[in-house]
Amino acid sequence: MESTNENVRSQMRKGVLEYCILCILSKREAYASNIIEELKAANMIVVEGTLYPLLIRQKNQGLLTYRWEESTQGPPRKYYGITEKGRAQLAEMDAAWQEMVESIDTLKR
Amino acid sequence: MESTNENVRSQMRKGVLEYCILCILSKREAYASNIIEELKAANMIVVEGTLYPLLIRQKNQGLLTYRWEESTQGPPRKYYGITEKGRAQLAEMDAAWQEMVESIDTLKR
DNA sequence: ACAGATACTTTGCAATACAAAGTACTAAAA
DNA sequence: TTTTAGTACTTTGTATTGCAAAGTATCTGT
Repeated sequence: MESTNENVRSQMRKGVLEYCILCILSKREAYASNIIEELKAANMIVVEGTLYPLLIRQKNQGLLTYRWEESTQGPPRKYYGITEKGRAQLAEMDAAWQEMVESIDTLKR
Repeated sequence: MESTNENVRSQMRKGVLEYCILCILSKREAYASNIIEELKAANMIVVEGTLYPLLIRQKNQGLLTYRWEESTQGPPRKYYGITEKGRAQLAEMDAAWQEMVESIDTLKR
């Protein structure tokens, strides 16, 4: 019976990960490994197979852009940055997140 | 292009709804309409087609039980209540929720 | 009997997170 | 030069979820 614990957290992450990505990229450009590190530092574990498709989705929606940059330590990296549209979406998600936190608060009462 | 607004909220609800149900039922027994009312009062809109399958899932997992009760205003109602296992799961989810709130806080910094 | 209200159920769909396997590029070792 | 290890990115298949919409069942009042 593998950790229902992790399963609970995994389910809760749904729909919030997009928000996390925008939060991170709103502060600075980053490539996938940077993002995974930052998420890990915030206790929000994510694996490559989750992150890459997510970045591509957000890029296709016009929320992100990217540029290639050479690396001295391996293949070139895709550095992602947030667009104006992405910032608008982030504002929307900030509001949605706040509302949800308040909803749970209300229910806990 | 229909309200991306609602879509954002809908995605964020994923995985949190189960938590909400357990919160509500940890305080008192309730049948579906009660639960929907309470969710609506907390600004967390949910429709029947979402709630019923969810209650059935949680019952099958042993987190909930139910009993039929006659009504003076229509067909009998299924009153759901939380089980011991459900309370354990709720505690797990409380922790997971707290962690996620902290994670987002960290990322916002 | 029938109509309307209430309550519960089922079906089909789109979106998500993940594991796992695969592709591509670079630098250092053999 | 060829091979190996490391890094980075991509793709595929699966299970779970939330939802709209349509369907079934029960009760009450006319």
